[in-house]
Parts: sequence; structure tokens; C-alpha cells
Amino acid sequence: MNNERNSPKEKQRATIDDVARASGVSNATVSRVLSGYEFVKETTRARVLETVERLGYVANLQARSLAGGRSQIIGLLVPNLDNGYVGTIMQGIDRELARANYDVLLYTSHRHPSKESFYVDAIANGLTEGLLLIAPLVPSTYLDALRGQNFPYVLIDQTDATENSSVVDATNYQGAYEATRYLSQLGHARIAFVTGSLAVRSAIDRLHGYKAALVDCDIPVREELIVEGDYQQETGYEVAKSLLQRVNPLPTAIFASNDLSAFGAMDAARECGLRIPDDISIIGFDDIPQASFVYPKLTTVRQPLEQMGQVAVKMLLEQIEDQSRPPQRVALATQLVIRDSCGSHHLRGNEHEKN
Amino acid sequence: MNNERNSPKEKQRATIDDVARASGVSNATVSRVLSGYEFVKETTRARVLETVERLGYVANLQARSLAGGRSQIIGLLVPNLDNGYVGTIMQGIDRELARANYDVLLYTSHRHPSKESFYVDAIANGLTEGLLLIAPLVPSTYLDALRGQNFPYVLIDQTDATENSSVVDATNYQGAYEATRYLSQLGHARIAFVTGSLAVRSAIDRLHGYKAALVDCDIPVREELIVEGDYQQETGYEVAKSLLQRVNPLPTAIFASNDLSAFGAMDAARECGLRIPDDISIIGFDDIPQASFVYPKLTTVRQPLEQMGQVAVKMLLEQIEDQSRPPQRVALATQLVIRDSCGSHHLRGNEHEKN
DNA sequence: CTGGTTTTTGAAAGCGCTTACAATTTGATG
DNA sequence: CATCAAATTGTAAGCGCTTTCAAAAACCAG
Repeated sequence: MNNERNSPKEKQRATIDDVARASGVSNATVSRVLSGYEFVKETTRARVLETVERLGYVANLQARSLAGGRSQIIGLLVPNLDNGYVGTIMQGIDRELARANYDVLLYTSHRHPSKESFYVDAIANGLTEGLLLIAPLVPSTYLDALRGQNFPYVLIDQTDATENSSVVDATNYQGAYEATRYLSQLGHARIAFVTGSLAVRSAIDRLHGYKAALVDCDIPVREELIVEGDYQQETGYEVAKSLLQRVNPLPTAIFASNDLSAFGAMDAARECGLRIPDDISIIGFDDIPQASFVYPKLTTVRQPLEQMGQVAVKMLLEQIEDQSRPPQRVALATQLVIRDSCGSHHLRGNEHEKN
Repeated sequence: MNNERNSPKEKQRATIDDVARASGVSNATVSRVLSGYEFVKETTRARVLETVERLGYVANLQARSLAGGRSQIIGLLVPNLDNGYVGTIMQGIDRELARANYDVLLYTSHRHPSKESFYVDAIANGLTEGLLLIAPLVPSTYLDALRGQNFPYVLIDQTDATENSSVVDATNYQGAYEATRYLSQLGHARIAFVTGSLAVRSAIDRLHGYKAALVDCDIPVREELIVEGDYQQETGYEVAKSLLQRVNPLPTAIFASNDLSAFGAMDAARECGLRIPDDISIIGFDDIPQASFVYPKLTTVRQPLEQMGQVAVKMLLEQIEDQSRPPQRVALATQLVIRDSCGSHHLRGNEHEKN
């Protein structure tokens, strides 16, 4: 039974036919065994599996998916990778995907800044079965295209108020509301706010939450205390700095729309000689890993980032399974995480909370 | 010419045959046009391209790579994603890959903690043309397997002292040497050192560089000033804290093996009531994005992370092009980046450098 | 045993593309 | 205009797998 006619150089990888031959069945049977088809005799199944093991056979993905099977790959479009935000979401995505035995084809949204639609086309046309978009800055024409092809996708922390898309995000409005009320309860009345990029939905929601809470707490909304950032640390630093130099009297608290901005604000405050939280309280949003490692530890509104990733994957897989499933929107609850960066405004000095 | 027999539900995607038919040539010709084959008549090429455009045709990757073409995909194995380190390298990888029109299949190394070899098998067998491994913790059996298959791969910031592998890293020894000497020149003689995981090559090299510099500066190497970390911020915090509580007299400087550890050390120092850099200097390694945004801005040894990613990609692509190309090792130069976290030990007080 | 079911398998037709190899055109030369 | 080489295009054989469809085996009641 000598089927070895490999080239001398490199040993050929075993194909399904090799396995079939070696276990004395047809390739169809091997295929059935491998895809968990029900009606295969137990002994045959065992024999095939043994051969697979022995030959170290691994199915060729391209062939499999070409032939109509699944590629077991989903696409993931991310805006960047240099801070923990996206990474944390990806952690959740990865975990859930591993469970379902899927792999990830990674796309960075800045790659083809010009011909974006072509890009998405390529994604949807490639071997991915579905697409996950994290905080996409993509124009909605993108999504229209995907929807047009009935291609499964889920938005995570989405930008657009796109209808008809499945999306997972957090309760941005409520989170911001609570954070603001928390500051108010600590006695703060001059609460500055650093927004995110206002092109982005979450940023707007957080801003609304902030304002609503002020109103409910009988604190006037003062526009000069609201400055526009873009979720970047550096920008957070800059706008906070200029805010602190410009406004008089100083705010006693700064609410930054995300942790990165909050870090920037912390630096700005310190550079202005303000102690945190003694002279000024700072609160963030997201609770990225670094939040608990800056000094002082940042009080922030936690977004369940990992969980968001997981939920998104589940939704996507369901959609892949049943393409007719209507779009779903899920907003996961945020949670105020009290650490050390906020102090009471009544008890100024050093009696701020620690935990 | 009615070839439309699509199911009513979803519009079928155009295939190469559709394009061929629509432009009155054979699919072989279309294929030639698309793969840039030389001997195609200009007018034909134009006609085909026009049709491609019109039909919005995008080649099916699976089919293409099955048929022996390239998949234009490489695998990327990363240890984690929640700090900027890996992300920054990926930025470089992505940029270079985009240039060559490749995509990335992302693998996280923690996914199949048990059957790792199977995992790598699957990678090498899948549709990737090559593999990039960032700071892999993989046992060398992994690599043996890859090498056995003559599968192209490049290690970035590698763990093992594996021979016969292409690897890209930075001049860890020299970087650590310089940083230490810098501290010495500032007048420090009690310089503590927080290592990385000593299972990792870079950590060992940095430790060696530190020690060598001490020797060259006539400073005795004192083991009690060397504590073992693992490149994590939290661990950096813990070991630095216990160091500061244990050692007397206190070190006047801490050299942490990476920025994350340095951030941890900064927190620990502050909690011990030490001012940075007035009471204690802290220096890191890596220069991840956050380094310039912590307070005070971290003086550190810059690793050209993006560039490392780019170089690795170039090497990998070369290897894919010419599989017989022998492994290459490249160490990119590190560079001391002086910011605000180190002060002179002679001029204590507030005359530390700023830039 | 026999006829009818139910299980289990195999044969063969693609999936969409690349790539020899062969056929056809075109062009240049004598 | 015939001839030969070069340029251009078409034909057809897979790549490795899934999946009908139908045949072969196995099983059961009568």
C-alpha cells in the first residue's frame, strides 16, 4: 500500500483523499466524519479518526469553504490598536469566537482611506462569514452595501445612528448621567465636561447624560465648562489645560468622556498645580485596564468591554446561522467604579475617599 | 444574452466566468488580466477591466488560493492586546502589509493553551502564506514544526534563543546599558532594577546590559536592588513597592525593564511618599504611547516598535517569495528618550531636567 | 428466506480560480 | 503571397473539499 509519491524536497501535506485511501473508505465518508455527520457507522468513524490522527491531517480551509462549507472565519474591522480599548473588546471577541472555533481576519479601517467601499466589498466577498465593526467611522454607505448583500455584521460601540443594523453598545447616556450625579452628590457644582468626537454617537449620548444629570441636580449647564475632545489622551490634555487656564473660578471636577481623555485631564490638572482629588476631581468613562493603574486610580464609568465583544460575537453567529434574523440592538449596562480620583467638595483637604 | 438565473432572494456574486462572458473572452484571459500577466492585448485588457468595474467583480480568495494562487494572507500570533505594546508593533505590520496588499489572520496565543502544536499546525496549514509571531511564549517545538514544513515565519521580539529562525528585535542589551549609564551620569549609584519575565530573552538581555553598565561605571551590582517582575504594570507596582519598603537606604533610581513596569513603579514610589523625579528617578523601556502621557513624562529607552513590525513584514515577504532564503536576524537600535522622570542625584530638589 | 426499510457508503458533479498546453492571430520577412 | 516566429487567446485539467443522488449493506417483520 505504497501511495507515497511525494517530491523529494518537501513532504506533501495529507489531503482528504490520502486519509480516505489510508482508511479504506471514500473521501465522502471522511468528509462526513469530519463534519460530524450523523449517519456514519461507529467503527468507520473511529477508523477514519484514527487515520486522521496518524497522518496529522488538517482540512484545507480554502477548499472547504470553496466547496460550500464554512470558512470559520469572521472579519473584524478596528479603528486602531494602540490603546487598551479596542484590545479589551477584542479579548471578549476572541474568547467567544474560540469557543465556536472561529478565526479572525483583522482589518484596520485606515488602510484604504480612499476607496473604502471597495475595501468593505472585498471583506464581504472574501472568505469571512460575517463582519464585526468596532467603533467604526465608516460612512453608512458601507453598511448599506453589506445589508444589500445580506451579509451578516454587527456594530460594536457604533458611530452612526444607523437603523437596521445589529449593534452592541453600552448605556452611555445613563452612565454619564450617573457619573455626573455622583459628582454632584460629592458636592461639586462646577463640573467641566470633556466630550468625545461629536461625530460619534456615544460621545453625544454621554454629553446628553451629563447635561440631563446637571439639570436634574439643579445645576445650570454652563457651556464654557464643556470642551470638545476626541477620545484621545493628548487632546484631552490640551483641552483640559486650556479650560483650566481660561475658566475662573476653576471647575472642581472634570468629567472626561473616556479614560484616555481623563488621563490627559489629570496631567493637565497636575501641571496647573492642582492636586487630584484634593483640588479637583476627575472621572472617566470606559474603565480600560490602565484606569486602575494610573495615580490616583481613576474613578470611572465601566463599560463591559469584554462582554460587549462576547455579545457581539453571539449575535453575529446567530445571524450567520439564520440570515433572515432581524437586526438586534443591545445596550449593556455601565457601572460606576469608584476609585481614588474623585473627592468630596464639602470636605476639601484630604478626606477624599479611597477604596 | 440572458444569463440571469439567480434565485430571487439574493443576487449572486459575479464570478470570473461572468466577467469572461460579459467581455467576450475566456476566463483564462480574465484571470491573466487580473493577475497582471504581461501578454494580453491592450484593448482586451481594457475591455476586461471595464467589465470588472461594471460588474463590481471581486475575485474569490478561496478559489484563487486553492487553485495555487496566493491567498495574500499572513498569520499573526500575538500574546495579548490590552496594552499599546503589541498594538504599536501591529501598526507597523499593518502598514507594510497594506503596501503589499496582504491581510492578517489574527491568532491569540492563549486560545488553545493545551493543544498548542495542533494550533500552529492549523495555522501553517490554513490559508496563510507565512506567520509572524510577536513575543511568542511558544515552546520551540512549535518552531521546529514550522521549520520542518519549511513554512515562512519571523519572530518579533522573540522569546527563545532559537537558532535558525528569522527574528527582529531591538538592541536590548545596549539599550539597558545606556539607560543605566545615563542614570549613573546623573549621579545615581543606588539604581534598582525591575526585570521582565526572566523566561524571556529580552528580559535577560536587559538585565545583562544593566549589570554591565554598573560594572563599567564602577558601581557594585547589589542583588537586593534587583527584583523580578514580568513586564506587567501590576507586578511592577508590587515588586517596586516591596523593594522600597525593604531596602534601606532607598535606591535613588529605579530602572524598570519596560514602560508598564515603570508605571507600576511610579505608583509605588508615589505611594511611599516619594516625588518623581525629585526623590527618585524612574526610567522605563519600550516607549509605548502612554509613556509620554503619564505624569511626569517617562524617560525611557525607545524600541522602534512600528519599525520592528515593518521590518519583520519585509523579511517575511522575502521569505515567502524565496523559500530557500536563509534565516536572518535583525536588531534595531534602541534610543534613549529623555523626558521628565529622571533627575540628577547631585542637584537634588527641583533642578531636574525637563525637555 | 423474502421483500421492504433504514443505514451506511461511494460516485461524481461542482465551488471559482490558475495554469500548462495548444490553437489561433498577427506581424515581419523573403 | 508564403513562411516562420511572436503575440494573444482558448481549452481543459485540476486545487481539496462538500454534497446530492443512488447504490450497497444491514436489519426486520412476516
